[in-house]
Amino acid sequence: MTAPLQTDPQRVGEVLYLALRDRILSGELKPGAKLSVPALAEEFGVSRSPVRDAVIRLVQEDLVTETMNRGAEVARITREELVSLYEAREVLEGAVARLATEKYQASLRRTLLALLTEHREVAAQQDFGRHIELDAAFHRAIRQAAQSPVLARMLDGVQGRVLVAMRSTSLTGGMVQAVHEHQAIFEAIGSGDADAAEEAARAHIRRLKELLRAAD
Amino acid sequence: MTAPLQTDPQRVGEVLYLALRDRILSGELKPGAKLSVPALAEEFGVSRSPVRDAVIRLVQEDLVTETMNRGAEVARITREELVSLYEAREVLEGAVARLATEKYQASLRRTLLALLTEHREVAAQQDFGRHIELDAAFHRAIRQAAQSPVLARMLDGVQGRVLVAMRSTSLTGGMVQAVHEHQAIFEAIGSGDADAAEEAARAHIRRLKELLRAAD
DNA sequence: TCGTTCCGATCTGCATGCAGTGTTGAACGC
DNA sequence: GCGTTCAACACTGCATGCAGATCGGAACGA
Repeated sequence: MTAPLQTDPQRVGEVLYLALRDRILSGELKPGAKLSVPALAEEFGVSRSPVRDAVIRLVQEDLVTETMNRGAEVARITREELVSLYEAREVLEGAVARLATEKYQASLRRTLLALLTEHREVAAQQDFGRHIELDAAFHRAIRQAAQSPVLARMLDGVQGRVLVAMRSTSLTGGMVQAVHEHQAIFEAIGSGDADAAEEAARAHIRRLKELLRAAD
Repeated sequence: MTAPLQTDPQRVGEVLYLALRDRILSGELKPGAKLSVPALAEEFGVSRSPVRDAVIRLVQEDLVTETMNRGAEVARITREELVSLYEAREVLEGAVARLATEKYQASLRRTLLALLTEHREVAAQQDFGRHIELDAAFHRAIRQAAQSPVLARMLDGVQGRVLVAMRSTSLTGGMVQAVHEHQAIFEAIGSGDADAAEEAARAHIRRLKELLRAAD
């Protein structure tokens, strides 16, 4: 779902980490699902050690929660925490939009333009699954252009947990409006106005946050 | 150094994680120092398993870096990455200042006032060590008042890595000016103006970031 | 029917075994 | 003296052993 970002996984533990992470983000493992280390070890045909390593990493990432002597399960993210995640996402997306504006290159313009064009059609056709993908791709393109590994990693983490939370709390934020807001972000970045780009990105996330707040 | 934030550590692996993290943040383990799992296991009188667990968690936190078949060492944080950390810190401190303003309570006012009073004296006496502590305490008080576990955890992570980076790159940002900027943040929060509080906090971190950029 | 008790299966968390790999430093040739 | 070779050592990464804890469910009694 999200980019690997890790070094090539020659370690079994790393492969398992990526595999389990993907299962969680894709919804194959839903919030509350138990992660049995022996069962996973047998399924993947490895010993318990690398499985344990992978689980620890997921716990440290807050995608999985652990209780003493009671094993691990996919994190159950509350509505309250989801809002808190969006508070973080608002400022982080604002920051990468600013940086992308300052480091603006023509390739970013082409990428965003292509995404927007397709997104407009998809929104008109009410293709929700493709909308999710294009929305993620749009934001990913901007945070890659920002060239800030620190911010990119944080946003990856936030995005992952948001995806998990959305498994419990489905919420459609209005595809057409999302496209309009993306258009505004695109124009602000293209105009070179970093302040405007930051504010446009923040406003976009802020609206989604308020939607979450309202839907209780 | 920073608050535990974890559940009570009844697991050996958790104790080791906290112990190693403290050694890194306190500077006892400097950037580039090797973390030998067998050696640490013997030192703490435990087996290699919980040590391995602790190291994995530190790697996932980017406090430690690992190379295939070559062990782990305390992360060497580059100047470039330090600037990137401050880019993140700028917007995150802004966000918690805003939230602290919106959730403002009298206890926060008392806490910040006490810290500022002592900080003024300490700055006048050029007590650098105490300055560092008071600076951290000031920001910690605000982020606790913001009541956002997500933002607090991110800032903890950023702060930890900044501390590690500072072991290589000592940089005094001007104690008296820091106190002045803290005063401005305090007043903005007290006035209930969330916009002003966010901007004051951002300006404070932004100045430190520019200092880092300049010192190359 | 419903609640309690107890036992077995299963899992967690730590300890340990082991093959493959990287490192180091001494012996050697030039 | 200086670079090369190679062998012993040390460590990583995965596999496995094991004690204690937890969970589930059958047997039992009210």
